Amino acid sequence: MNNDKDTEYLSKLQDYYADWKNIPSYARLCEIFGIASKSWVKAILTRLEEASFIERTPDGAWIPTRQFFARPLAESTVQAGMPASVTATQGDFFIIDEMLIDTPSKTTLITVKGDSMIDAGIHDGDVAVVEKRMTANIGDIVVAIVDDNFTLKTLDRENGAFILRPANPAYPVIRPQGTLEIFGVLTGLVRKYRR
Amino acid sequence: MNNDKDTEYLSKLQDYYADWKNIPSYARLCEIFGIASKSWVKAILTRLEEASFIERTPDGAWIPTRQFFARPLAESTVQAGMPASVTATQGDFFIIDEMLIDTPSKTTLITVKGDSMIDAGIHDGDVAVVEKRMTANIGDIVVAIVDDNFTLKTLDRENGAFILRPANPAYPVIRPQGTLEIFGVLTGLVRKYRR
DNA sequence: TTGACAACAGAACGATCGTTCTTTATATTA
DNA sequence: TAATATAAAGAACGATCGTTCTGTTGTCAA
Repeated sequence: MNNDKDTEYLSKLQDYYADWKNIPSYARLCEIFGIASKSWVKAILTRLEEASFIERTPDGAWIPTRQFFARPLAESTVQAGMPASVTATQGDFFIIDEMLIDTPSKTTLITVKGDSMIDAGIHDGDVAVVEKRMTANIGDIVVAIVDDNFTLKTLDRENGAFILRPANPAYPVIRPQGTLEIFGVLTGLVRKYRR
Repeated sequence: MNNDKDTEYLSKLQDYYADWKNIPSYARLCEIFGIASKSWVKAILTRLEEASFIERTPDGAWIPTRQFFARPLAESTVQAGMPASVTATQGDFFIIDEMLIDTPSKTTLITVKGDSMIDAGIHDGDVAVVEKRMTANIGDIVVAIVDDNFTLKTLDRENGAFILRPANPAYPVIRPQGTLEIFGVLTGLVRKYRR
């Protein structure tokens, strides 16, 4: 997309999307773009697709790509040597949620209690993003159910048996008798600093 | 929406939406829900609308609401005899972005490089949620600009002058000559575990 | 001045969409 | 056992959708 007009059309589409979280029909886009022909709208969207601002679902529906939400460089007041950063603005989605949550229906947030995983950088009060499932791999940090409590530990193996290893020398390794009940696997961590 | 089935349909819709950012046609939703009749799909969506999980654009297209994206937040201590369905029971619903970001226009996400703050539980590769401003309080973790580089350190004072204290004994305290340029204050931290 | 191309407009069409209405199967309650 | 709700299935239909193809208009270079 090398074109001024297309940039303008993209802006209009972005504005509409910010309001409605949805790319409407060609007929509606005619109004939005101030154009009278659907075929030309299609040509525009095809160009935006080639420029990777939008794409299609297998059903043919238009959806935005990551680029669709990216801000132009001019807007970020940054000096030289700025590391890769993103501005969290309204128009975009819930980008952190999107980053941490792959399967919403299986994902739960659990507040961490205690400091048994402190050496893994997991503090008291942190919020763990947990994907619910019953199996995990050695080395995963898992939420297990021990004595009717949730506990967050690293899953390990010792003499053929599963054990739960804390990341704090002050806590003991947990060696469950019988089966180990796994609630889910840690896929993300969130911490809020008081202000 | 007081209904188990509808909760299941909502989950499937949320998972589809997480993949495609789009609510598809009734015909497609038949497949997703495992249902054969469009009219029943409409009935389901209408109930989800009454429960404020989705709504309609003026054109009649279905779009998600804020509630659609909220995740359950559970406390770590849970009662006895929990089945795997657990968390739906009690507790609030949260959107991670809203939890961490108060002022979107002033908030930036920066990926952390290095381990100079490891004792504060901030690891290499973590994403820092930074609120841009030029002033901070003693004890805040700040993003400062030192020698044209961004650095994340704790702001402290020594003999009346500001210093930047790492949370790792292997790194030196930074004592800026002249003014200290502060880019922003750390308000949140996000970590993603690879799967 | 002509020819080529870009930027649209407009019509035509079959496919698909959402809606409504009717029917059926199962579960629950009286 | 009968009545009623719930959870769907299915057909029928007009509206709308995306697509394709053909025109039209303006611009600019040769």
